[in-house]
Amino acid sequence: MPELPEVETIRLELQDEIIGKEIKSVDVLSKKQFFGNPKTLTGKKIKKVDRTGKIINILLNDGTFINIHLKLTGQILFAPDMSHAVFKNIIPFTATNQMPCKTTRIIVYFKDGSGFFFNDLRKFAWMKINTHPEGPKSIDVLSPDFTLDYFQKTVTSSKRPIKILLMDQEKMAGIGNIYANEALFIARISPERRTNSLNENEIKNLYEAIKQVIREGIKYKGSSAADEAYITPKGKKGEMQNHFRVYQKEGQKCPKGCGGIVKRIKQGGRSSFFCPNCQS
DNA sequence: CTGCGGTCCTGAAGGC
DNA sequence: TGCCTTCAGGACCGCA
Repeated sequence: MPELPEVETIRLELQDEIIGKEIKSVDVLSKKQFFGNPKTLTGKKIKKVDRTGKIINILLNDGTFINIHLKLTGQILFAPDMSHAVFKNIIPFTATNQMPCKTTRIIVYFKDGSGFFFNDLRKFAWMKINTHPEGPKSIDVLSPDFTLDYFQKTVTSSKRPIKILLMDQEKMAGIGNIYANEALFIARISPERRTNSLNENEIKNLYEAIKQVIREGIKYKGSSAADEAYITPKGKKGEMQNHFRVYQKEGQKCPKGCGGIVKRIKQGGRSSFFCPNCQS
């Protein structure tokens, strides 16, 4: 699922390809996933590609925006030539490498013959024409405003299990299931710990661990695990899945060599992976 | 404020 | 083989 590192990778690649381009037309194949009238986009130019949390905000030359949330299985695939769009990598949840494919929901064409496909198996992802950027009101964990002080205040003002808090986009933006699990493992904190039980040192370690895994995720261009749809706009898989410590490692030995076995539990309906031996 | 369960959606995987 | 159930999960909503 795209979390901050995946969405940031998508943003960077998309920005390289589409800045300055003029929209020729937009085809909406799945109406429930598109908000606004796609016809009004014709003739507008791409000025900027920004991101807040997991939401991409594309600024147009008239000051309006296209907001995109990829949710669980959304993909954006850029094609220099839309009439012969083929992506070489195996793309999860698609029957073919030819675009459009059966999960293609929206197609954006540029005047120069290029464009991008918005694919999404589960139809949770959306695109929206808007007068303003969209995104959680909290602080993006990549922002300089995401300080240790902010993190400490957020953590100590809650009693929820720490993992639930990390994934709460209204408290801090960008962390999803993968990076929450990985950060807690690095900091040696159990996902079940109540936030107000963490001491100053643990909070600091966790803060550093979050920054570390997010940077790592971006460095490896996101994670494309076996059952994930994530792929970059240029059709490449991420590499972060090769560096997972505990995520999807149930039953395996703790990578710290402590002798523990990675355990899987359910929290808030989602899987948590951790080493019960060295995370407490 | 917090938590819980249902909802959206589709395809893969497991059980019998 | 084949049908049926379960699972996957980000965000949101209604309700306790």
